[in-house]
Amino acid sequence: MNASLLIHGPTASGKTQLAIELAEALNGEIVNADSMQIYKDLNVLTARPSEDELAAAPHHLFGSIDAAIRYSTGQWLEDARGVIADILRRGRTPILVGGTGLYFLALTQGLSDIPPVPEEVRGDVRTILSAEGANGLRARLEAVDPQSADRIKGNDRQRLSRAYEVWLATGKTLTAFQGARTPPPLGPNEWLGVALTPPRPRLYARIDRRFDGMMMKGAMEEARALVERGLPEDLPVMKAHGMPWLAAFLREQISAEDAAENAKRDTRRYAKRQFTWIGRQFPFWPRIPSMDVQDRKKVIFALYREIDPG
RNA sequence: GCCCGGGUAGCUCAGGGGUAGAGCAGCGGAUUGAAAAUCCGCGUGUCGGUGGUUCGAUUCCGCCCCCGGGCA
Repeated sequence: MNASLLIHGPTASGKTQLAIELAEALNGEIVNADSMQIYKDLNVLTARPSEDELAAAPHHLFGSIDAAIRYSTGQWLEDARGVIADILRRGRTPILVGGTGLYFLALTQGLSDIPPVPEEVRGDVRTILSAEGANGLRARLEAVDPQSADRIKGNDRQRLSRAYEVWLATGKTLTAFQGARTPPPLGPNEWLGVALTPPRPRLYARIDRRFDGMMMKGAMEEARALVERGLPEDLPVMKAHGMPWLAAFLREQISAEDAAENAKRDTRRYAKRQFTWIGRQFPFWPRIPSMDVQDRKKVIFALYREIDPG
């Protein structure tokens, strides 16, 4: 069985092209590990592979989900598990590429086995949150799952909500569920993880330039089409970098210049968080600082051959 | 060349004889089904340079440099 190759890198670090090069070199197929490129509606704004790039190697889980869906890590893990199994069955190499650290974590370490929370329960918790605020929700959680309440810091509404939802939906605490994990799709010796770590100033310059390019390639039209669907603003896809600001521009609440600046800033901050994730969650993944695609390919190919001589 | 104004954090600027502060940018961290999300934390500085006055100068004074504006 071929080892899987996992490539994590910050946004705008050139993962798409690198993955194609490696797919050719390793008889591979590319699997998306990016929480936004999974959605159909934003092609330009999420920097999804172009038609030509998609044709250059088999790609999976790109642009397959409608914007109205609330996709999740658990769903991705299930989808990725199936896709990886198919690729291996064909005797080829799964190459997982993306910037979503949590997905790689789930892939290599598994996820707790928690039943899906019904939409009504989530709605109930949203109601509690808007009526009682983060502190009210925290007090309720404190009463049923003090360990989660203690672990979740500050006004982290998202995690407070999640913990309380799980308790309401199952009668068991999130803490109890998280005591165990399902076996990960990839076993300890079945994969190689590498992290792209380009110099930050160069990456930031690329982020800024790339956004300008997105605007020229029709990002605004994509955003307009999405806004015109009138979807709830708290859908994941509505939080894609740039999307909230382009929407604000379309509602004439902000200038085009400010929208672009804010979008770039959000993306830079995200890249910073990705570096933190790589540094802390994946300390043993080899770092690839080069920005040159051929250098990267050579280094990663050699590393891969060490664990899977082919 | 002369006359004003200004040189303080990456940027825009405030302050003022006891080694300095605000916004933005930035940096560090957390991360178990929203993760491009969500949250926690941090001023990062030859106060243009150099002499002088002073117990003490970024602050006052002299000279020099630089940037605006004005007059020539």
